[in-house]
Amino acid sequence: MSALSDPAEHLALALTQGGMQRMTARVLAALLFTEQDTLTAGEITELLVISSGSVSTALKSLTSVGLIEKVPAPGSRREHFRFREGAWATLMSEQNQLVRVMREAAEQGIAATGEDSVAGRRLGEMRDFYDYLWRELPALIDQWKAHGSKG
Amino acid sequence: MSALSDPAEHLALALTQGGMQRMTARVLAALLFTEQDTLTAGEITELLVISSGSVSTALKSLTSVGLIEKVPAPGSRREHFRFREGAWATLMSEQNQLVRVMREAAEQGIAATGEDSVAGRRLGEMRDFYDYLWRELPALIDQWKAHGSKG
DNA sequence: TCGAGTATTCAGAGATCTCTGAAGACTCGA
DNA sequence: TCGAGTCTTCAGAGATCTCTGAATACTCGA
Repeated sequence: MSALSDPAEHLALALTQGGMQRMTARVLAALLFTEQDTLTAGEITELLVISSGSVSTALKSLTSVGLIEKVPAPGSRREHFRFREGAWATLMSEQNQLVRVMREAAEQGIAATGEDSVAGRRLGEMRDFYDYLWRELPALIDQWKAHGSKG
Repeated sequence: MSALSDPAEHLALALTQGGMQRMTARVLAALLFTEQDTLTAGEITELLVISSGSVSTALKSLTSVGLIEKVPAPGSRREHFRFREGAWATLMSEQNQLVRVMREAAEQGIAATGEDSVAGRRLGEMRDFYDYLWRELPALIDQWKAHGSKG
């Protein structure tokens, strides 16, 4: 048992494009593509042929953003991890933080240039757009959560 | 005339977090914060204190994704550029390509694992989610475009 | 066609990021 | 308390990315 399948590596690559660390993305892909319910750090290390340090870092980061979770492992000293239910919505919400940052950057710019300057008007358009997204995107995600898993 | 203001640099940093090259982001910020209608490559070079090569590359890339545009410059041999109307919606659409990539990666995974395997079910959830976004996000942007600039 | 002004390209220096692997910390049963 | 098994940390090697600046190409009026 070793090496991720091609589709798994491909998925990892896609996650990478979204800004995720490469090894972190591969760890997530491993947890997605395994036929087991959970994987341990040791299993992942072996599967991906990467250092234990990388696995540790990746698991820590994925856990902290809520994409995976530790599973109580009766009768095992090793920690078991699994992909978390509803994680995709979580990932999306994470990325929406960028929308907030953009809106705030616009706000800050307007404060500096004044609402009625040339730049102020450009930044006003920006602020309005990100403000709109900031209000509408959470609603979109909630709607998804509401109707279960079928769109 | 030199150096971007702090709010402008801050905005550039935000763009960077969204995956934009640093110098490209600074060029875009310069075009956003200027009180002039347009800027030339030379002006930007001077303003940001960066090489002409960087400016050229940045302008090329920003133009190609539709965030800025060349403006016909009567009586000037230099090229004039300005931030493009509706550019934010364009930027958002660009980023939505990632949603498509994610959906396709899921699809590919399901094709490999089979719909009814453990992994297949996880990937099914993923596919459904990104499929949902892929259908809904363009609608959201269109709605924004429809009601002008006030949300 | 010429030449001044402007824009583009790209090799390579430098900055940055990522991963490894070994040292050390932690955990838990005995 | 001890020690085997497991996990975490982090300095530094190596890989990657970014920017510069000089050479080159382009453009346009005369």
